Amino acid sequence: MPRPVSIDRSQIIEAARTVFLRNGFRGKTTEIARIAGISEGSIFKHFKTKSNLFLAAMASETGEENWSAEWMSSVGSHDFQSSLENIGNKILQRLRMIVPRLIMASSSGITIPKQYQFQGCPPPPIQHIELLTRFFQAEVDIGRLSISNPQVHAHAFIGSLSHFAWCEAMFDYKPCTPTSYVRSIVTSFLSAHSSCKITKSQLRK
Amino acid sequence: MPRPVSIDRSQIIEAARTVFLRNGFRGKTTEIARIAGISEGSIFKHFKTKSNLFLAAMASETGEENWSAEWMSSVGSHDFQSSLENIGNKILQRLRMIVPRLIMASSSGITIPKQYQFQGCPPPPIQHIELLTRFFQAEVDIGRLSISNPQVHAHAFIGSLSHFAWCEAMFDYKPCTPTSYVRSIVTSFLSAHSSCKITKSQLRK
Amino acid sequence: MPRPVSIDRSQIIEAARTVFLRNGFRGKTTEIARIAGISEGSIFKHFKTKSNLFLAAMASETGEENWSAEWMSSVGSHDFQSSLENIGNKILQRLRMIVPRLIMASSSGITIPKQYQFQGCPPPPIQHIELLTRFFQAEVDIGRLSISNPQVHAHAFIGSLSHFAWCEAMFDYKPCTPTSYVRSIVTSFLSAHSSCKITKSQLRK
Amino acid sequence: MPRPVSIDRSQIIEAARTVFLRNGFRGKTTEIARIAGISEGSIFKHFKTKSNLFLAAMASETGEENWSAEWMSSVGSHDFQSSLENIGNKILQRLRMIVPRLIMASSSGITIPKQYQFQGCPPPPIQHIELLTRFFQAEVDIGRLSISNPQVHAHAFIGSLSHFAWCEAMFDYKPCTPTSYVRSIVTSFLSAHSSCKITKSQLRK
DNA sequence: GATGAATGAGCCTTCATTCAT
DNA sequence: AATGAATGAAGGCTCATTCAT
Repeated sequence: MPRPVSIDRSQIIEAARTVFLRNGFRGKTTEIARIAGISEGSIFKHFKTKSNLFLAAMASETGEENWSAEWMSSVGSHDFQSSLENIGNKILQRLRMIVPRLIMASSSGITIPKQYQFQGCPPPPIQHIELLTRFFQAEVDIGRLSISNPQVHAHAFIGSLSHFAWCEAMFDYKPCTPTSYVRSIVTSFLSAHSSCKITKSQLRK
Repeated sequence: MPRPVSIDRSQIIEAARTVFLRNGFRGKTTEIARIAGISEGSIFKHFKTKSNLFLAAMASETGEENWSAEWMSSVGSHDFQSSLENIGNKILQRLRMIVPRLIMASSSGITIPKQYQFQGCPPPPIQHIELLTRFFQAEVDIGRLSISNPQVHAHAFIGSLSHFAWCEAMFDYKPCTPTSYVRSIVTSFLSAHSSCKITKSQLRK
Repeated sequence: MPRPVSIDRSQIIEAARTVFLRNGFRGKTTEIARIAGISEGSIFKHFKTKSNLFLAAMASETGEENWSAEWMSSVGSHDFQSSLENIGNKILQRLRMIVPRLIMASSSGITIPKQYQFQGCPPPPIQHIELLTRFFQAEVDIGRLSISNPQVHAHAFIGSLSHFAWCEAMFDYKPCTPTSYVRSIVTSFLSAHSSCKITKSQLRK
Repeated sequence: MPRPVSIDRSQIIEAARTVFLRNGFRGKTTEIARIAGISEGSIFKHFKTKSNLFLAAMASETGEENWSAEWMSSVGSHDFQSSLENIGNKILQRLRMIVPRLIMASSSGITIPKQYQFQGCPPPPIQHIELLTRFFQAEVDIGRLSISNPQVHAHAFIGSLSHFAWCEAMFDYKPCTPTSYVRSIVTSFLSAHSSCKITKSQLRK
């Protein structure tokens, strides 16, 4: 009857995240162990190698699974502006968490094995673009949006959001609050591409 | 009379860039030397430490000095669309070069000494935002653009461009060519905010 | 519960001493490790740098603490010759151990931090001179010794001893056994400076 | 007709001495070159290796050749005290120059090739001992000195002198001027071993 | 001959990983 | 299971030595 497990992975991952986001892949396992309050050896009981730990720490539990259904169900909804704002806020919130990790992962110099590479899916930002493209297309199809190339505009839209997260992470630079940022770009976007009168009138507010 | 100089810094920097952009700060000096076709010791004759080399390799010769004047002189120009496209292309071209380096530098885990931190200026992307904000403001002032918060829209505009460079660097993902990408977002932007008839008519083309 | 400690500093220091006394500061840590029968990394777990190890290996646990009291208590003792011989033997024994280390330390080229520099005391040979000076002075005071400048004669006396250790260490040169060497110089010294009849008569033996 | 030699060995050796006596064998050839005011390459034109330069710099042009004759000719001279003082001063003067070099050489960690090892002679201090032993023996033979073991007393005598040089070199410690130091030990020595009335009477002064 | 740029072998030191309890 | 002592491979950096002029 062996001693019961008293260390759980999440506390290691949490500590690893702290260290890796601060020092990059060069962060030391000793420090991770110290912050996690466990011994160095224990880390390697849970993660065979430092790379594994790094990947686990930088990976993000995918939370976009049901976004697709949710967004598509809002296609054609009464209030276009707020449904798109809602989407934008969701994405931005997520990007602010993910972007720093992606930056670290991409620059760690470790070769990311296939199984870790977003589990066969495209990486979150690309996934977001694809989801949004489908949403845009749907709105185009019902005649509420007029854009020739939904994918490009989705890319640009996500880009604005991603850049917010990026500048925040890298330069600690924020032009305004996340929410008002999202409102601005949604307003701008709809103003350019929405054929919906309601939106136009909303703009006057 | 002594053996003439046969190594110049740029060939070292070039090799360092190759290695660092591939492997991050973990890239080995031996490999840099091999790629540069020189001995390892020579690297350290030119750069006291690996960190110094890294910073030199990731630093970007600023090329934005005279953008300000150029852009401001185009304020109110006949063809709004193309002048903004021109600006967008300039920025994107630059970002595609800079973004990978910024990512590497920010995540290297080395403490960047003040003198290297963009020589007291804000980092390029932020600088771009500021320049563009002024351009937007000028166009607002002459009544060709109608936006409430130029800074936020500049951020979003640069964001779209930056994201293009970012996805290209990190995921090798491109929705289209850089030029047509710029055209799309400029068109979209003007369509939303330009009060200029000419632009509208151009859109029909 | 963790792997028990199996390396102790003294075995490292011993090995370091062997190597450093043979090769000076240039002695390699790899060799020290090999001789100590441990891994090179372990050395640096115990001594942050090679310099630290060197200083620890060349430093000598001071053993002169209570010499002062001991010697002073023998002032005026019945047998002057043997009490001075006793002192001489003690010093010589110690010098034979210390001199080689002092030589190495002084010529290592490393800057010896204050805390290592004999802990604020003068270095052993100087300390010996001072102790002996006081002893001589005391014997002068009770009228058994007639010397004008005790410090100079202490210096010369220690010098004879130190030279024995020095020639032994550097040239492997010994004129006789340490004990008979001490006897000779003590006899000579007393013969010159002792006003005690008993000593004179001892000389005839 | 090649360009005439414009660098002479002595300026290199002088610079090397400065550096080696300060930093030990670790002293850098670059610094020696700088101090000598020549290029690094030139050093190696004159001395095949650093070790060779070191040995040349630490070697001492032997100057004892004719000491033997000189001393022996003073055997039995009118003023024993001053003739021995003269000898002592000569030796001390020489030791003060030699001892630091011997220390450095012995601790450099380089294996000194036979040809450099004092050209087959014993090292200077030992040589001094031998010379002095013969002098003492001669004085014993003519009945002016009464010592049982001249070699041991020569050793002790040289030891006192050597220690003066040693403490000066290593600790910058001097009990008095070299001259008065010599006088003291000579006086002490003669007082112990001289059977010459004149000397005794000199003591009273 | 003199120069100093270029070299590269070698060493100290770090730190991920293993191991004995 | 958990610990942290021990390991050793690997890398940054130095500096004696060579080389092209």
